[in-house]
Amino acid sequence: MEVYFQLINDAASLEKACAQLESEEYLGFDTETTALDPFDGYIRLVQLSNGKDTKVIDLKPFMERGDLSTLPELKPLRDLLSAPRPIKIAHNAKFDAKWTRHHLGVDLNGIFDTMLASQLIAAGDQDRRHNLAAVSEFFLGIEMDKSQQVSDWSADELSHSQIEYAAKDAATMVPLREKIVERLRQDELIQVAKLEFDCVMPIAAMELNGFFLDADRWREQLDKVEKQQKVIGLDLQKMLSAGVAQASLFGVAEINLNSQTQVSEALKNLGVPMPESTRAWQLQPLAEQYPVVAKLLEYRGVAKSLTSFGENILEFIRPETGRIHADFRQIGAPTGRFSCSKPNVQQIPHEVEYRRCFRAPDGKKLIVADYSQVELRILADFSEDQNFINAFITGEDFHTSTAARVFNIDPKDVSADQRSFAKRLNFGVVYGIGASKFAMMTGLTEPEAENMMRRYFTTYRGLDAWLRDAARKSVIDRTARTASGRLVKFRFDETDRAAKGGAQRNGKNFPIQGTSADILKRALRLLHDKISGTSAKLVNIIHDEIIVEADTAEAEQTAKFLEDAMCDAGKEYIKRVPVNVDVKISDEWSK
DNA sequence: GTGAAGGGCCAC
DNA sequence: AAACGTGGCCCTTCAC
Repeated sequence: MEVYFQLINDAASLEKACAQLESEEYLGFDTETTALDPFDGYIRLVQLSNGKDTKVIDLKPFMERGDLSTLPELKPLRDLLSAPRPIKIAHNAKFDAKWTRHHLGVDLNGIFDTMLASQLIAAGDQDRRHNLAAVSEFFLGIEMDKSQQVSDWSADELSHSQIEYAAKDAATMVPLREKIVERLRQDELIQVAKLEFDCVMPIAAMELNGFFLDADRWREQLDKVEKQQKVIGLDLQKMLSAGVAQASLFGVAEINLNSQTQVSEALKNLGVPMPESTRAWQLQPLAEQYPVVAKLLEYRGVAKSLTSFGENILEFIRPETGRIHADFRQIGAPTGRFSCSKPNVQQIPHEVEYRRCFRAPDGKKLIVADYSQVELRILADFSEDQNFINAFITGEDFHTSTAARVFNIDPKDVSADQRSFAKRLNFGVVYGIGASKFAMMTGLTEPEAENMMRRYFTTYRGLDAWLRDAARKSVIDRTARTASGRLVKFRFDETDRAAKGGAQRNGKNFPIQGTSADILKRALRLLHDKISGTSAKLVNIIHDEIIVEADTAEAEQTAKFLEDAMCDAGKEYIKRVPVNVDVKISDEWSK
């Protein structure tokens, strides 16, 4: 593909180029940077293209004149990028949005993200790749040469081939969008695509903001756990080698306590009737009779804390900010849920000792808000089950209310045990639980479990009907959708009963979990707009929870913004059931 | 040495 | 045989 491009490196031609481009409806947009993280480098090139004509803007000469976020000569570019029109088409726009915000000081607005669109169209097909080369190949049949992607963008003089490569990427965006939009329309994904695109900027901002972790507190906590581990590990070692020693020629056997194989072997030698796996829930029943098993479980607990949540996480604190800047994948799961890594701040243990290490810096507060039982409310809304809906409308404790109906007693007579059964049932149905699993979980016999589930579904007939229909659709149409229209396609062999069962459970779970993700994403956009220009910063999200940091003086106001954003987003998708958000202003991340 | 696979376990 | 959904991280084991 031949590309016409123009290299721009002075103020006059930049102004002219921007004036020319601002009347376009769509612009391909890309940046070339000297590093992967905005804290580690600078933007060398900004490319903007209408498909025929591509401007490659070299920022190096501008950098020598001052701060790019205030430099008057760059105002036309900043205005173009922050304006809602033209639409900027980018592949993985979060990347460019972070650099733009950090170095040019403006939000990127009017985003069309070809990577997110490609993920939506793939509808859960995990085999599909979504890098630019793969997406261009899939939608345009064009093979892209990405060999220059990692070239040296800090050189004084960029080579012709470097500039041409940069121009090509931006130019490709325009025809790529056209093909993708066609597919989005066909698959009725326009609404969810807009939802996703609008969420890019809030996430870019969140990653730049980072989440403050009090390193000293964290180390104190680790010290405690390390001491525990030493004692427990020594005890466990002794208890286990008692069995091995008899079988060992040397009398002393060092067992790797982290090896399932070695630990299993040792336990067998001690005469413990070993289940198929050494998973906690399988070992739990043996713990009472065999102290060594109890000790193993205790050891596993502390070991997990130290490896997954130990010293490693401190290495993610950036010296520039003193904060953790994790990597969020916006469509981390087919359901639309986020995933998070480096580090995964969505899986910090719930215990106060861990959570309290994530705190507001001095002079600030954390505002922590989560949806109350949002998945069950979504299920109630979808199923239109009046009993289910009423339980939420009356505002009484939901699990108690379920227990009262299932056991046919007065709510005030519900025992703790009965409430616990109801709770596990309420959560189980969201995942498409079966009677055998429910029996195993609760310790009921299978007929008892079946009986209880029958009573549950007799109480909530509409719910039963909806779940059956969802399972039916998943094997007839082989698709499912969320409230925003997010799509998943199920691929399975008709003869593969396990896969078919999997699709049926997914057919029930996907719309619920996925709609919850839709709501959160909508809330993030509403929040981003409300808090813009205030001290409030989005710092973490955990599926149904949003954490914002703000100046103490603005905490109350921020709490209101956050609650409103979350409730309003919920009401857009849930019509028949009230949406409830718990908000807390706090010095620490603990509920 | 590196990487994949499997087991295990943390979050919602 | 599998048996309730979505992820990421750490460990061991094993193949190259």
